[in-house]
Amino acid sequence: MPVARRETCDGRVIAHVDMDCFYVQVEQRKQPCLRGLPTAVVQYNSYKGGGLIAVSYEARKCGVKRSMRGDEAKEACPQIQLVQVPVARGKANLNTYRNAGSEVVTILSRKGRCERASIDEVYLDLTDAAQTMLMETPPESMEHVEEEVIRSHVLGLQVKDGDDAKEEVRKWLCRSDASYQEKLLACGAFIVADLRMQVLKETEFTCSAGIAHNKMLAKLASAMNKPAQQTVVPHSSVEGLLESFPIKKMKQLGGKLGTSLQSDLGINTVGDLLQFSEEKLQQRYGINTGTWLWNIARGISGEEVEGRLLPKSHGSGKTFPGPQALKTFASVQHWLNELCEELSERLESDMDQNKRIAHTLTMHARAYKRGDLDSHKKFPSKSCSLRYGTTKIQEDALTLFHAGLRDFLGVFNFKTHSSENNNWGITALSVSASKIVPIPSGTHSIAKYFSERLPSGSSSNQPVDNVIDEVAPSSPPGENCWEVIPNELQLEYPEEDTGMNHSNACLDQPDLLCNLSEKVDGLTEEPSLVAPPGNEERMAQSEPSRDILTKELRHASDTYSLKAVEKKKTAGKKPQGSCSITKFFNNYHNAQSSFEQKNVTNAQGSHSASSSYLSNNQVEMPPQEVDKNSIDCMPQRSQAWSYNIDEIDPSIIDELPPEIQDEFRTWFRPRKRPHVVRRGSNITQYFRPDKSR
DNA sequence: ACGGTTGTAACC
DNA sequence: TGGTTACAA
Repeated sequence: MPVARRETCDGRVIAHVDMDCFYVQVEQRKQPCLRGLPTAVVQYNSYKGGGLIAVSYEARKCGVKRSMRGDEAKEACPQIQLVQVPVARGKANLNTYRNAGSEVVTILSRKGRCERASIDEVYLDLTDAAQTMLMETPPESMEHVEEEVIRSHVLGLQVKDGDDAKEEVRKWLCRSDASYQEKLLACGAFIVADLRMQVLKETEFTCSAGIAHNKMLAKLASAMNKPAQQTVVPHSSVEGLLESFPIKKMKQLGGKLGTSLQSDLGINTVGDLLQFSEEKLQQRYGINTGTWLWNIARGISGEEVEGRLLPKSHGSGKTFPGPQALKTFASVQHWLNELCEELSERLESDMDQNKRIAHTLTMHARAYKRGDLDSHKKFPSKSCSLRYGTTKIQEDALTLFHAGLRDFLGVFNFKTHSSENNNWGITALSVSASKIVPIPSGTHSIAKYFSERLPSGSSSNQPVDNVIDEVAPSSPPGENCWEVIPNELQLEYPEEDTGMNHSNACLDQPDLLCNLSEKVDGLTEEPSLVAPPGNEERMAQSEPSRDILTKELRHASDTYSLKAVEKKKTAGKKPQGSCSITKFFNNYHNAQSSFEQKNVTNAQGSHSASSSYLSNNQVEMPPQEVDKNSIDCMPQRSQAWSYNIDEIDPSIIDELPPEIQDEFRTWFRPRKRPHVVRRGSNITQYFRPDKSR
């Protein structure tokens, strides 16, 4: 019998809180008549009744499972109530659930450090709160204990047949002869029960929780008794618990690693892992994973609860399974625009509510090609620095798609004209924004500073221009250079079978394509725009004068945008098919070759032209050639220039007015700091209760 | 090629 | 870094 060589109990009090079938609860709060009924939330009703993404416990009793389709669920449980996920822009929209999740996080973060682990899960480090409680109001001194607390499950607690379970739990919680660690856990149980009651009272949502000495055990415990219950894992119960615990049910072991443990090591429970030495596990799974496995076999997990209440990224995506696969460029552009619109909306609201800005835009697609079963893995994701503004994000995402498509087609040596293309398509598209950092407090005054200067903006002796002038020339073409036009494309894209199922019938019309081509020509011919750090639209929000400018810019931009063009058209015309697509690509191609390059350079990029976005026949524009006066005009041609705040020479700060220098410095070194929420701070706006109920 | 969408993290 | 892959809910 192997002996644990390390202390398995670290004395912390950690809780994992898990909302019960959360999406269902959100819908039931919106429609209280659904409460108590077998209910499921379903998205996309068209195909076999849509896919279930949340199932109420009543429906689970009838055998309804998450993996089912709406039709199957009806079959298994004819009385089931199916509620559809809201749809916006032709895709599922999860905003109501996100907002509801935020309500919960706000409440749970009142005690101790709180980590938002997902839309409906939270970790809490309650160590301090438990210690304080133990000193001030220890359970053993209580004459009355709340019902919710004594409904706790305590692993390893013996309850004999004749016993009153709740009384046994009460006695365990209030034992005076318990170890210090167990007393702390008991306090944790009180605190969590209280938090759960607050959640229920303020949101009408129930949740389940696990209280243990580390995250892993807390997570494990929260799933053991659902719904609306909590489970305590005393240290003394850990060994027995893990001994028979199915390895595949452990977090991180539900996938390939867990399968490998089963088939390669013949392991089925966590306890089975104990027979393997740390070295052996490291040898097979690598140093980190090996040690991690050795530790979890012993109930050891040192992961800290991160104090983070907000998501680290935002994304918007959609799949186009089977016959819906996108087979034309126009349909890809349409859907990218929809996805970018949603993403942009969420970025704007994150900025408004949390004072954060995202720095990276990533586009990912999945594509298939007949005859290559692995092709769906080969479409690369591409990213660039993120410029705020819906139109810009749309433009940039499209450019990233081009870059990815070119790589993808390169993989297949794909040189045919796509009039012959029946054999590939795009089966998924997504755009996401990451590297989201707080705007340092006081930035407002920086925005104001810019706003006073940028609209008139042409005089070169102003600090903003100095920033740009100083920075841009000093930047060697870097790996953040991007903006690729797929110059090898000579494809036609025939219309796909389906896929554009709303309001995009005119995408392939010649005059639209003409417009788009003009846009491309313009892009290639114009010098690029130099944007201020961050972006002008964001700045505009806090300042009227900028706002006017922004509107003008947006308007100008929109005249080139797909949407604006679409609106001018009369509905009902049919797509013209591949002919117009060809025209578009020809124009695109010509534009590319007529002026060999059009790219974005992030100032001060430190690596030279090795960017994966750049092909060898693309030349990088020397930054010096940028006409700084272009800052005032033609924003729709502006996509070429933006720069990364991290890469600007900080010495330029000295040239700014003293009153904003300090603030500006924080732009250059965005500090990673735990996101602390205090009620009354502006962050709490993020957690505004859902008004829709 | 129907379990969709969204998010995190490790690894290279 | 960016990009890929895996995992989870």
